[in-house]
Amino acid sequence: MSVRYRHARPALTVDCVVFGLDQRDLKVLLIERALEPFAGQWALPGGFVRIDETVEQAARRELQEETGLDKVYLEQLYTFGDLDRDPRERVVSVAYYALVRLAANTAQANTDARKAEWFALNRMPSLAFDHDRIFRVAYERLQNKVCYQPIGFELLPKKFTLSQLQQLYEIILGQELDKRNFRKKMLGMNVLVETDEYEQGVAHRAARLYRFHKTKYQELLKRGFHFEV
Amino acid sequence: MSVRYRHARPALTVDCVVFGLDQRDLKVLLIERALEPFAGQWALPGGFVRIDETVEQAARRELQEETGLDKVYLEQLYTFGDLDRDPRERVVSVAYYALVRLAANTAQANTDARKAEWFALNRMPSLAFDHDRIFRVAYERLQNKVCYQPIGFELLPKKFTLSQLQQLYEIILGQELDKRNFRKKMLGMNVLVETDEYEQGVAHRAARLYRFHKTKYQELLKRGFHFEV
DNA sequence: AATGATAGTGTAATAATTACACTATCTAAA
DNA sequence: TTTAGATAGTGTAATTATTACACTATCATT
Repeated sequence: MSVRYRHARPALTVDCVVFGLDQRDLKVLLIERALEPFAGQWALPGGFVRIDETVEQAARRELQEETGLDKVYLEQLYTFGDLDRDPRERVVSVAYYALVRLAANTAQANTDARKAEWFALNRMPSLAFDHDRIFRVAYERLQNKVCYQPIGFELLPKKFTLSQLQQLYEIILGQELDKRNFRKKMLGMNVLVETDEYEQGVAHRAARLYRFHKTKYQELLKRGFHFEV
Repeated sequence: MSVRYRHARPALTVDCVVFGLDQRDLKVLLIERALEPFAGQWALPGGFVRIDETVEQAARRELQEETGLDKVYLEQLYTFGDLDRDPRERVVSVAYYALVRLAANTAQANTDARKAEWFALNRMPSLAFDHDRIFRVAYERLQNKVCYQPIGFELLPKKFTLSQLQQLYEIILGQELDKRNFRKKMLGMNVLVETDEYEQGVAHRAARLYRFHKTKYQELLKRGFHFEV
């Protein structure tokens, strides 16, 4: 049950930077390593690409196995191919980033045998391997991406208020936005549909719930869109 | 001289989409395959990642070996990890795209043993493996990229006229641009420096030559920039 | 009934983008 | 030497997008 090759081959792995929105915090899902190297340290979920699965399948499988997450928004980030990434042997890793609706998924994440935990971005421990670097690249990409593709929706519940959406942008971009201008711009993009529902159980005027319109969203992607920060 | 692994590993390769500007045509550099599979067909330059080189080093080495190109602008594009990319075995490929000053490099490209040839984008043959797809992704990326990072300079000679620059944008984007607005925008970005030289040997008023200013270019990258199309 | 909290709304000033046409300068040919 | 042909180089007015900014509405709780 082993394989021979003419030349040495790098091991091929995937690593996932999973972002989730928890109330007012953007968080990242980390796994505590059980084994050496870096035993006891936190790392990004990930693992080896099997010979009979695509690289994206590998990323989804590892996410499912290590964190219980399923059917998340997943996008390839970058491939990290330096020589000394893993002390044991040469490992090339294809990194992905994922956006999940944290409220709906958080329970599952901790039922798994391995210890998985959500960390707020400013409370993250230092990570195993070169995962700090991978995380930074992912966060930069996310900040960039929300400015020209409205993927932020993937982090919110299906129905959300405009204030929630604005908060999300403020958290991701790390800056305050003007309420009226934000609404004007978002509604003008024509991807939001107002429902006739309102938020529940708040001690103030209830905000209208919106959802995002898949078809119009596809059109927007083709047209392109730019959200100035 | 062979290696054993516990589990089968995908082979890891790099492929490069090399863009060059030839007068008024955007071209891509292709290699004619000598061996099966796809012997005689055209393919992107590329090859295996060795165990003692980074993935980017592998891309640069293959470019050098197969096309003679050296010190080009090179950027990682995407990693293609489907199962059936190569009929012989499982191969995962990290694709890069390169921008070169064609005039300065075209000679070298053909001195190599293997047959390398520049093809205008609309005269390209169908390619081996999934290289058509890789090419399409690269071209889309290039079209996107020139709109928010002025990487187009990498395709022009060190000193160029504003008309050459405009033509380049028109070719890449596939649409005509207004001369006055283009100049206003480009000069307003503050990355061009006018030299006191003029183009030579043209049968009309000679245009002033410009070059691009590295430091200001770095600033621009940080600030961000958006070139509407 | 009053308080506290957030929802929801419009306008004027400024900046960016667009559309558009003529004169200047050079070479080559007559 | 004159003319024709080719491209360089320049400005403005109209339109559109972006910004800055403050008050009233509604609901739950006390």
